[in-house]
Amino acid sequence: MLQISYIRENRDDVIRRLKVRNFDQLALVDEVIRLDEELRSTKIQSESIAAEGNAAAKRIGELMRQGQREEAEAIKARSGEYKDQLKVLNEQLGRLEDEFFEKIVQLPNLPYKDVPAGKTADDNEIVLEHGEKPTLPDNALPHWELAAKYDIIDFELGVKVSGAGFPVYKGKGARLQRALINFFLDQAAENGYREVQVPILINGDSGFGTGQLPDKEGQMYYVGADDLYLIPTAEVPVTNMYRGEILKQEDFPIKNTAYTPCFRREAGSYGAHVRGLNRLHQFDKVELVQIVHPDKSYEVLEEMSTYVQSLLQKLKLPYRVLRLCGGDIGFAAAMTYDMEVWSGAQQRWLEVSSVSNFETFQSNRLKTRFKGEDGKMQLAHTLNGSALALPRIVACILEENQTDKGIRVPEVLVPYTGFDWIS
RNA sequence: GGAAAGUUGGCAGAGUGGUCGAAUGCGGCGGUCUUGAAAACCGUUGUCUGUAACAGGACCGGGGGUUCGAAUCCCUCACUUUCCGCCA
Repeated sequence: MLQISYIRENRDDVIRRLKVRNFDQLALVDEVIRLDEELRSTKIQSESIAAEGNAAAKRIGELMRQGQREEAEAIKARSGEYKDQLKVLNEQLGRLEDEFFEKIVQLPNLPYKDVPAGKTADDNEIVLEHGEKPTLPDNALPHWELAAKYDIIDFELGVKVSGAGFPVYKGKGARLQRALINFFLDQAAENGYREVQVPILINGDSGFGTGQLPDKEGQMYYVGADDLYLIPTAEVPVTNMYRGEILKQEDFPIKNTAYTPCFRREAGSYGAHVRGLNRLHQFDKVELVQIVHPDKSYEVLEEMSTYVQSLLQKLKLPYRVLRLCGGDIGFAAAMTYDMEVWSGAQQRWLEVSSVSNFETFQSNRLKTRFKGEDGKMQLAHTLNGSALALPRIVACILEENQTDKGIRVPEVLVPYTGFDWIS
């Protein structure tokens, strides 16, 4: 959520930057500003009446104590008016607040200055490409066929148990998953992240705090009986640990990492590109979350990007880094890097990580603050990134490392898998 | 699932209708003392909103009600804890 004080004082900048993300809704911004003004003037009215009412009540108390009942009764008789007036005003105020809130949550975050303009994923800026795309033999198989060939991932079995998009990993497939999770967690720990295990069902307040609610409600699985949501990413529970917290500057940077399964309904995203592991309803991911001083957040974003790349390098996967354009960037993010890994058999790039700086967009909802140098409360900056999402990594590992003899396990994983070939 | 008790400031914990934004303790910050530190002592210490600055307003789990006036009374919801049952 954007800060109203900023919108109020920087209307033109807000409009200009929203345009960078193709959010060309001048009317909405002006509506927010108008509602804010109306809200505040109504509030002033309401408060001045409340002040009179409070003073009268106080006076009655004093008179009663002095035993001057008659005078007290006289004031009491008049006090009823305040109540009636206040009731009317406060009802109006409540409506205005609802309306204001409903509008302001529709505004996405303002893109950072480095975010390129653009409409679609095609306009994303390629920051760098790393590694050679291997030339696979003509008979190279896509990962879903390799999965079947070596009997390590069973999509049909998952359909029986749950439905499409819930694969069953078997034998070395399951072991490979576990190896990757442990590898990612160990790497994160080495880089100063504290490992946490968090709930994978979250309440509505948490969903709101990180920006999934109210707008992306349909993306999450909802457990109605208990009014909880299955997490679409560990970002939600991990970041929400700091909801309402007042932090100390010395605490920064706060670095947490968590492995969790992630659940996404992916309603309406069926098509040619969702085969195999490309898009699932349930998948595993190791997530990084940092809460930092506002002055440091872009430095930290670069650091996180570099760290994620180091994982891909260790796995020897060819990848590229994109700086998402305004049109492709997420609702809550100010700037995002996507890391994509080359799928040799599918001849396409697969997104395996997304690293974002949310600046104060989340912390304003979360009320995650700290006392600054000047002693004033400030909103912290939040960042997060996948490090990494497993399925597409598995897909690329299988595809890139296929040989006649089987699939060679990347060297760094061998200590974790306990085997170096899947055959 | 059944029963009971709770939810107050960073924490602990008083407060049952008016002077309570809230005692007290701990913690934090500043100071005295000290070569330095600890202890002791003194002072200070919530958030949001609002103003040029004062003033003013809101907040004692959420929402609603009673009242001139609510942390305090009533209703309702949520959550927490304990006991019983069940159970990885």
